[in-house]
Amino acid sequence: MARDTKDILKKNRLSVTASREKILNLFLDQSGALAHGDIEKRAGEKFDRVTIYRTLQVFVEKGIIHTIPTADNSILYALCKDDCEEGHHHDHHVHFVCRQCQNTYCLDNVVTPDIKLPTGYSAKQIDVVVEGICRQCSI
Amino acid sequence: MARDTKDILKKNRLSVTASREKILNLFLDQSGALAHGDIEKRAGEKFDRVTIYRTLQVFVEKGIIHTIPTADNSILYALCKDDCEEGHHHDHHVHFVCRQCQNTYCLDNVVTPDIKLPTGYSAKQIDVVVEGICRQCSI
DNA sequence: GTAACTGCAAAATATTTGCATCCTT
DNA sequence: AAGGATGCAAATATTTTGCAGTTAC
Repeated sequence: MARDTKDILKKNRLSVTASREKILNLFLDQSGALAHGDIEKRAGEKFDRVTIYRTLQVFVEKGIIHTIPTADNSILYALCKDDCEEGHHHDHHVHFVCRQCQNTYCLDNVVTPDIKLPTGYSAKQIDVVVEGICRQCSI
Repeated sequence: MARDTKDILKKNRLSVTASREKILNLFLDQSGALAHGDIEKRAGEKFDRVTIYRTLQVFVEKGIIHTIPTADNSILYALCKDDCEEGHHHDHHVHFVCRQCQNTYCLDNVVTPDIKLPTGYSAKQIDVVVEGICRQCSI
């Protein structure tokens, strides 16, 4: 159970630094996805923009977080599940973008279906992004 | 059958101009997806970068083309099917990104499966992006 | 102490906007 | 002729890179 920031960082052979812990915490706190901009805002003017870029990049490389493709092409990042290893990202869950509140959720319990591809095509990764109205907003 | 650039443009109440015809032709010629950069290259130094931005924007608004979300977050555009109307884009097919040749294909015959969402969530649109090796590259 | 990380400055890219001119209808 | 489209210039925004100073191990 590496639910602690320090553990997660050590596990991935990364130095434990204040910035990394804070950014990682943002992800742990609320399991939704975050855009680069969100991190800047919520961190409270603390880091350099560059640090955020580099930190996110390292996290993605190590498989701690992954990027979510969105139709409007903002870059979103979200925590990976434990079965993601370095270089072998497996993203089996569905991402949900709410048109109302604009939040993005990882629906961990919704598994991506098998897609039947034409002969000759082989799939390494499947991303499913659903757009609609989330539970909060439909009340 | 509005397979002709002029028809498509007229149908959407757009002026028929050289730039629009050329850009539209790029999409018609090869039914793959194009990034902004691709268009600049293939157009042969013809247009202003700004014209491409504005043209693509108009095309998306009119529902002539749609954007494809990709994991590496480059912006891709592809032709819409006929059942897309202004403001009501329905994208029922799967997008395939080849890791080898980097091309993106619309697999029109592969239909996006129904996704069972948790209670409270309602889906308006589903995007499926498959990454892997395409037929050409796996030979 | 050494290697790695951060922050600042600056460069390289990418995107948006304003406006005068030209083209489509 | 009128309205829209284009191209140029310039303003913004975004991302990358280099390097010196700082921090983690």
